[in-house]
Amino acid sequence: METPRRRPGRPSTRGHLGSLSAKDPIEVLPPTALNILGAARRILERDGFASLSLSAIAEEAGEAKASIGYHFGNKEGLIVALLDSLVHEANRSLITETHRFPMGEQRVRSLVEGEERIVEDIESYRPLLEILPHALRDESLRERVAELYAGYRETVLEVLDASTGPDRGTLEPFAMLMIAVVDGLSIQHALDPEGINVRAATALWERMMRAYLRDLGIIDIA
Amino acid sequence: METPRRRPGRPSTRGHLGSLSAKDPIEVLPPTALNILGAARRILERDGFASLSLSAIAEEAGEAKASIGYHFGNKEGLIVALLDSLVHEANRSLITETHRFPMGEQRVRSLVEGEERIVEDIESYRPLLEILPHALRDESLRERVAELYAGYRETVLEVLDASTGPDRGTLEPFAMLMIAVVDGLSIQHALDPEGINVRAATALWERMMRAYLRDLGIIDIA
DNA sequence: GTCTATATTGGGATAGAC
DNA sequence: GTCTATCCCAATATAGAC
Repeated sequence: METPRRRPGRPSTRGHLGSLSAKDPIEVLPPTALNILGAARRILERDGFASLSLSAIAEEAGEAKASIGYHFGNKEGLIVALLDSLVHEANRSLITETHRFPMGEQRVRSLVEGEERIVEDIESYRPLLEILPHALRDESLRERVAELYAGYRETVLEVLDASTGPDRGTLEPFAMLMIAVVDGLSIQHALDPEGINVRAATALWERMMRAYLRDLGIIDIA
Repeated sequence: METPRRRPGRPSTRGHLGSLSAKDPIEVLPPTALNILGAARRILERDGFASLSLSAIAEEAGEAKASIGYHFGNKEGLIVALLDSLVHEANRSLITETHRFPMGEQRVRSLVEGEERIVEDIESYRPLLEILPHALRDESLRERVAELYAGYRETVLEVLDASTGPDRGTLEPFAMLMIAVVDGLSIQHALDPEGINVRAATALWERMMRAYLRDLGIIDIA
């Protein structure tokens, strides 16, 4: 526990991935490590964090258990790499999605649509929710997830064209709310997929959100 | 695993705890069981779900490990009882808090204040967050947490005096948002307690919320 | 009802052959 | 780099004395 082997190791080459982080620290791994990481990810999605044992990962990957230790040092090393890959992909997908349209109404629209999609697709939210309690107890993991959320908020600001400029200060709390609504509604939807109408809630949020942005003069009066 | 002992057992005497559930299914337990449950709860808050082992609980409670099996059948039985106690207390505290004031502006105010307090007090949110992923994978636990959230939304509706009446349908999505904002902001606050200004976000939410309720004529124009 | 003691399983880590 | 085999430990469950 004190001195993990850490032969190839993960030198933790993350930058502040605010908008477009250049190098993804995942794809440069050797094939076996990638295979193991993919297997771990599938198990996390399918069976949860508690089922993420080295034996289960090795079986899912079709690799030897000892190979995990070789490539990632120990289990914590594997989890860090797994979280990094989740974080990287989550941020990248949000950015590419919202940047498909030019600045303005269309981007706002795609932001809301992305929000609705995430809330209704429980599976996309599950891996992060699984790892969240564990991440809150580990300083290094917590920072990584915190950076992910900072990236989310940054993307919201970019969509609103407030990444730089005087509106940034007033819109930062708005970005926090925007993300909070996604998380909170995802939880309620996951708890009771049939019983509650999340669509009505996201529609109401869009209405409240547009009223606020209109007051500020951020978006045109539709 | 197939046939747990389940001698005293938990006959699962829950009702739909919408507003005021009459009997709390916790206090009727024998002293040793209560002691074990309290110890389990402390461990969950302090060390997380992963540390919730029978050995740790027995030590924390000063009881024998085997007594847990006797009173709760097996670990799942203990977790169900623990979750029930958490659910019961969470709902009761929200209700008593919001009902300290007469209907109207003061209750809305106490609702918002309660919201702020929960978001800023990470510890109060942690037990539920710890158990949530596990609950989503277990039908019986999931239903219990879903009932808790339904109770939360019901209380919001009561505060707005819309529990019965024509406004209920339109305000149900609002109640969902109200709860979602608490959960979502709690997560962001827990991830980065120093770096982000949750107070500004809750203040913005109050502003947006009041504007919406004013539009509907639910609250007076302040 | 509560205890001690133990059976049994599964987890993480690693030595050492190839 | 990858494998097999093994070590050590912690966890749950339960038998049986009191």
